[in-house]
Amino acid sequence: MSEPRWLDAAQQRDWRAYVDGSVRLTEIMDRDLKTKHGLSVSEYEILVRLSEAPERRLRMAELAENASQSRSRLSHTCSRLENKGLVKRDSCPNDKRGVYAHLTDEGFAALERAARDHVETVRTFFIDVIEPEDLEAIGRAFSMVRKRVGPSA
Amino acid sequence: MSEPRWLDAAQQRDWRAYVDGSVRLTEIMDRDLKTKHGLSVSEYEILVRLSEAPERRLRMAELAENASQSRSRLSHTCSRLENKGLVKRDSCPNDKRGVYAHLTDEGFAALERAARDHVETVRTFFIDVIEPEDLEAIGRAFSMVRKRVGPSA
DNA sequence: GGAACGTAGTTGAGGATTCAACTATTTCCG
DNA sequence: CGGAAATAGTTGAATCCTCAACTACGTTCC
Repeated sequence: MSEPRWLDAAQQRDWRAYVDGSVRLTEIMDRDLKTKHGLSVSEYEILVRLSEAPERRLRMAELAENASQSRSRLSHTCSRLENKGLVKRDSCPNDKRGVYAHLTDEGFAALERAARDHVETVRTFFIDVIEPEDLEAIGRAFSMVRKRVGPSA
Repeated sequence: MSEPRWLDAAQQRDWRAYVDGSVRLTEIMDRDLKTKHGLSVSEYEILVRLSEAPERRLRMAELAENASQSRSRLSHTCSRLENKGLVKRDSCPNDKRGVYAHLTDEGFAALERAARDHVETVRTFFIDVIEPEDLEAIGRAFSMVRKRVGPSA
């Protein structure tokens, strides 16, 4: 086995800054949403995607893909959201295997409330501390990562 | 309650690219380490920090801070690592409340093996797909985030 | 038609993480 | 000194996530 291509000092510094920063950032996002609105980030993501879909509904598989979650995880999380009354599932007429998840009115209202606080947090800990051109670089970079990783949650 | 300062289109695009890309990236890292070496990313991080510490040992609190984990989580994870024989804990002479976690030889060997594959994955899905100047931007940006978030895991 | 294979989604068990409570020790300060 | 408050670390219960089955339906193709 040949010697691996180790990172140089600068690459290591930047990679670690990213890992460290992002872990702590998501932790804050999570705690913030959870204490103020009783939602985890993954639940929030699901509500967001549904709210943007036509008729506020999506097939489970598509929702899983959009929210970057495994289907299993989505099933579990959807069950919880359904118990809270924020989402409702019903079967799909065309494809009898299929299930539509759709946002309830209550779910939409909960999302609207949560989003107001969430965007403030995103600004405070992310957008507002980053130079605009660095933010663009992040967008570019993670789009490439996203592309490289490929589909399949 | 006043209208929140919503993100503009570009900010939203970049923020979402980051969230999406980073979620999928960590998922890959995790699966990769777990299938090839039976380690989760958080376990790996712990081994890394210990390996870099003087005498390959750290107090639990400091290790938690370095690895961006809560103390509770670190306790649990350390117990697992101890069962695997990769880490050993023993009490601190100066401060009787304190505990030192230190890397065993076996732990160091496991880390060396894992690191070879891990760096390859980091390159494949992150470093190598990002323009060098964008990588620097990421380093800058997340250092600021890190600073803004402050200490305490 | 129907066998083989692929896709949609759920479920349960086992693991990992969070949160709050708890013990033990140290520090602070009147 | 001595009691209040802070710090270090662990634990257990509840929650959440992952993984590997599993059911059910659709598609292909002979």
